[in-house]
Amino acid sequence: MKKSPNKASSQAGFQRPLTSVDLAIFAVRDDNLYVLLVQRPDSDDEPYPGQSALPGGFIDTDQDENLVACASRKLFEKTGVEAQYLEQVGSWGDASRDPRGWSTTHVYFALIEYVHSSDLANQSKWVAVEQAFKNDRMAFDHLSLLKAAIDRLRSKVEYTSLPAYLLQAPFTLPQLQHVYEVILDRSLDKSSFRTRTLSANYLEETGLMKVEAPRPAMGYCIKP
Amino acid sequence: MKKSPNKASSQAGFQRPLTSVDLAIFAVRDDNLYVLLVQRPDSDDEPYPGQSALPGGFIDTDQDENLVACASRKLFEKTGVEAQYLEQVGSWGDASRDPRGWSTTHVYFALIEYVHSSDLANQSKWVAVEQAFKNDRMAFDHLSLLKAAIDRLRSKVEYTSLPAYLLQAPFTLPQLQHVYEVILDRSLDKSSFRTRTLSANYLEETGLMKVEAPRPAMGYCIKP
DNA sequence: CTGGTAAGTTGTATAGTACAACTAACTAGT
DNA sequence: ACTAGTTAGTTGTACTATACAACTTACCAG
Repeated sequence: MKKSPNKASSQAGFQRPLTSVDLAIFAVRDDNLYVLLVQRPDSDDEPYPGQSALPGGFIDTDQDENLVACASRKLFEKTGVEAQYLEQVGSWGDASRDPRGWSTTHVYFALIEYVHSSDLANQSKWVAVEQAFKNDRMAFDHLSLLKAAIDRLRSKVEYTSLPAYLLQAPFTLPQLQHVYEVILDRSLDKSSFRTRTLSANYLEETGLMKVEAPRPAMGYCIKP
Repeated sequence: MKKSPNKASSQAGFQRPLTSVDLAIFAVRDDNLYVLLVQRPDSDDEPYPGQSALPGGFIDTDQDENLVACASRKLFEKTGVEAQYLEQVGSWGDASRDPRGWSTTHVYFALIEYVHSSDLANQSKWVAVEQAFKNDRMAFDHLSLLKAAIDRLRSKVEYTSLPAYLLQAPFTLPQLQHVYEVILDRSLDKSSFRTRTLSANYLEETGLMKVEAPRPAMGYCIKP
């Protein structure tokens, strides 16, 4: 990499690193937690051609007012929806993660309702999280970024209402519990889950619902 | 700011943002939680001349292998010590936080044993956290970065062994409890604190200590 | 020897939750 | 219409962690 700085690339005499935003977009369908991955372009000019990667890319300082706006924009470009929930996981940066030079990335995780594959942008697809780790090859350091995002998701799910953002309202408590179980990859006690969730007091009843079950269940939505 | 990109400043056609690392360095002495602040240079060429700021600055891609290394280096330059504990708080970035252009910063918080003021670098000083918020004017968006760092510190202190990194070993349980109380700014129950801390099993006895108290107390250090 | 102070312990009440068994509301098959 | 099966939702018991308060222990100073 060229070291001599010029006016446009320098910051008080230092070279500016490459700066990108990457996204771990999650959705739940049936019994799986899915993450959205893109396939990198198959060109020799690009690093990691053809490999899986988290959606993301360089910040556009002309277009993006701030980091979250950049993340929202990229999310919308890939999925056509706005994030129900968007939170920063952290940032990574070193000299070698991108062959093009010293680079930093700001990682966000997003929770959205499942979007049908045919509505996704080109080169984008849902991959079961379990599968993503089994394949275990991703461009750049994206495998460890994904791991960090999932760790954050799981640890926050333990004590928050996050999974409600993955469901379309109205939903039932058993449906919500199922989402928790898919994310945490373990079964939860029904009675404890109900008391804990209801006493947290962030849900509002919307009336009985007919679901794919013998007995109708109470529907809920997130309180405004 | 100039918008037309040239080769050295562009990333696939985009302008690169300014990139810095900022630090919230904490220490406890007596009954106060202190944070290290620097005074910005008093020159018209620099933004926010003379104001208080978190220590930090632009990344040096020639010298810093990665973000943490950059943070450690800046910490050592200001205090002359290595961090007992160093963790990322997150990153911030937008078009207007720095008058010199679209800029991002990666924020770390550090816990160290108190360093005497005379051993600090020039322009650096300890400020009681309470005071910092009372003065309520800091350069850039550093006041909100500091707020985020303190929030992170407090929330992690609730359920971890972090404050042990602020004390020189060996220390006593009442001393450790005092540090918790200073950080959380509330008093804790002695008996609960002892059972919780000891059953967490991260401390090792080092023998009875004579402290400034009538009765000697057991000394502890962090288990290796 | 005695009173004061801080270290450390003990006991009781309470809140949250894991585990297991229960009742309630519906569907579908005979 | 009745019955078996399935899922929604409740109830009860045991256990764990902690808040609160009272206690004992070890030392110092007058």
